[in-house]
Amino acid sequence: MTGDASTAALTSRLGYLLKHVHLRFTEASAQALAPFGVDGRELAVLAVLAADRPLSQMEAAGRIGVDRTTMVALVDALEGKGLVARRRSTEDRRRNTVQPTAKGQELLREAEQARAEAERRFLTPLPDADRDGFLRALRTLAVVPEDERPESG
Amino acid sequence: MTGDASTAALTSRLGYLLKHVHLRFTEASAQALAPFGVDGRELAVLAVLAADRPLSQMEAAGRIGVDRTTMVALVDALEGKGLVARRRSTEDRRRNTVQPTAKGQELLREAEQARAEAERRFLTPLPDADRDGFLRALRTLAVVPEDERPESG
DNA sequence: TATTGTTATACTCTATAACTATA
DNA sequence: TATAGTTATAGAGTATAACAATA
Repeated sequence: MTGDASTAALTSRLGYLLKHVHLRFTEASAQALAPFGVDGRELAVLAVLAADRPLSQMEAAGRIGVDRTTMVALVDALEGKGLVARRRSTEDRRRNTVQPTAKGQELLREAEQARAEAERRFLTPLPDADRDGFLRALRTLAVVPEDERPESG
Repeated sequence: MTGDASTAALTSRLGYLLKHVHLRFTEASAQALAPFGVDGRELAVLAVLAADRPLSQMEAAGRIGVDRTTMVALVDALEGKGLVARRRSTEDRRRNTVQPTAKGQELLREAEQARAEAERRFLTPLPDADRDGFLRALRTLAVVPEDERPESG
């Protein structure tokens, strides 16, 4: 079947595995969220913007780890769908505070449930005992170790 | 620190975690392979092309899971670095067989060691007991389940 | 001078469509 | 007619540079 050396050369590679698991999940996620008219990335941005305190675009960009120019496009898309609203900050008029609309809040609630369900389904092939460990490992590896950070390096 | 709700909204997301772990590893991998003048993707292609039997570009594309037009660019890059050689197949003159050069074979051996070392280092933050389980989980999730495949669906 | 949002632009990765040569 | 390789082109996703408004 697919058990030859050439295939093993790939499935033993961490980079290949991470890339393809991510690709597979992105697909599953997009499918689950399609009825809501958003993808996983937009939903994540919406969730971040639904913080207890209104965030500026720069703050949101910092939390998500993208450039401020990228955030412009993300907010444009959400605003175009009527899910968030920009408002000039009264304290610092250079800033936009961006907040979910009522429609955005409702979509967030419902789509988050669909996302959670899609994640659960995606992880189904893993033995019950392995699932938590897998997520814990991902959380550990997603964070750059203190001594490898740009500033302190 | 980073323990607010807005951050939790991200670190509990499978898509976000997979994306960022992959990004972090791609960086680490690129750094480890820089002395060899290749990145992880090129090294993976080179490893696949070093099969026991010479592969055509289509065969290589199929194993790696990319389009044949993407394979053209990948082989162009490897050929430009003198790591592989194209040869018109004598059996079917539409096909190129692509094989590593002597230089490519040597680089493959040495760079593969650097890659393995980089992977080991990247997984260091995980407790010893969790490492094998993590890789096993990735291998499980990288494969599309039988009943979700395009053809049989 | 520095920062926020914006626009224009460019780069990477990847795919689709169309072409050439072979089958 | 169909397939392998190629080229031209386009679409994501992301970043850098430059600009206007504001601090």
